[in-house]
Amino acid sequence: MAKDRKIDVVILGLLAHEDLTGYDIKKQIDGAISFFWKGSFGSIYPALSDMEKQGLVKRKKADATGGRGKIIYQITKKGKDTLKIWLNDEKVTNDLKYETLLKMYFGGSEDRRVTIRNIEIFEEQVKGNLEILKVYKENLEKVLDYEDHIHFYLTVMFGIETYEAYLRWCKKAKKILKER
Amino acid sequence: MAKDRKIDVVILGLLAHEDLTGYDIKKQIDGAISFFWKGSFGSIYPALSDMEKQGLVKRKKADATGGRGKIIYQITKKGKDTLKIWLNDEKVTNDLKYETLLKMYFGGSEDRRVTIRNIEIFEEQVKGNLEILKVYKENLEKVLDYEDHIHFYLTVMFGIETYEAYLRWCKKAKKILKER
DNA sequence: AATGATATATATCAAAAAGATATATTGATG
DNA sequence: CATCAATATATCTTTTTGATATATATCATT
Repeated sequence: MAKDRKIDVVILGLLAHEDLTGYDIKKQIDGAISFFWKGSFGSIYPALSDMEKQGLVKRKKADATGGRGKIIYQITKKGKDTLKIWLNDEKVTNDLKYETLLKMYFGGSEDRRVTIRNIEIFEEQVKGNLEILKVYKENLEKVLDYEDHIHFYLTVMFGIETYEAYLRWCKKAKKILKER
Repeated sequence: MAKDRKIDVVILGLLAHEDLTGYDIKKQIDGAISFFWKGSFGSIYPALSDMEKQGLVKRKKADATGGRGKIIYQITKKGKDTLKIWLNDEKVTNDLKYETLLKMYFGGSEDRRVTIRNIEIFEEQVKGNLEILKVYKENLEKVLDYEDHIHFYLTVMFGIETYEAYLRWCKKAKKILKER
């Protein structure tokens, strides 16, 4: 059984779909799920070693290609069971830390231009992410029967909905700050 | 100078407004800023001790009232300077970890009712938070000249905008999942 | 063929933060 | 006056981050 380590279920969830190296796992975290999750190498590699000992994952024969001594991991039966328990558990924690908002709450910079600039930086990041999500959405909708992709589609829709809300807020906030 | 510890600027930002105990700081984090920030006692108390040594905060004479040996902290000149540097710095990190979305991405439960139930739990939490924010908003708007409260008003608007987006998503997601 | 830049890949460490628990006091309620 | 909830500090373990070290593979350019 996995401990209270969130990275474990992230790894198991990704491995349930395909075999991956630690590096691959990091790429996936920084990719399609980056707008609602994050994780570092410093948590991934120790978790993989530990989960191997626990029998939640196992090593596949290494390929000849790729970088230094590639280790491809595979989920085990025990790992699948652990993942299933977590998926069926109602308990979740949704954490967020928005430094942009924290600075805003503390009154922003004394120089209002700096405060507005910070909103603009946030706005640009959001716009960039939103474009990527819209491409995902279009591709998913091209597949007429997206039954297989429905859960991915729903997370993409979540991202689009929230990012559009952020952009509306940026516009309003800039307007209010500039009017004064 | 504060290290790379984010809790430091949270504490300094709160103390810049009023003198507080460690417990008060925790209450504030769990209150008005909880929808975009979080922090635990395990980070607050050690940070306060350390920041006192660094001269960023200092102890006020303890009151007779309150719980066990109350320690009221006050921000120092050095603390205010540190806060100002952070507020003027463009660099920010905006992190989030949505376990609700993570479960969704991994296909949710095999039992679709559990998946829908998880969305409903999320929806209820959001609705509760949204109500609180709307009360904040109304009170802020009653003050005709909210110049003094403009930054707080903007964070409240951010919360309302995003929570309404979440609720729209919950509605859509439930509809899509129920149709299949 | 050599060079150098970039991507792939694992590993580890210190610092930061979360989450849990222990301890003790005050104030309200029945 | 007993007891329960809220107030309050402190500390410990576990988890995570963020940074750095190491090494190979791949690709474009010279």
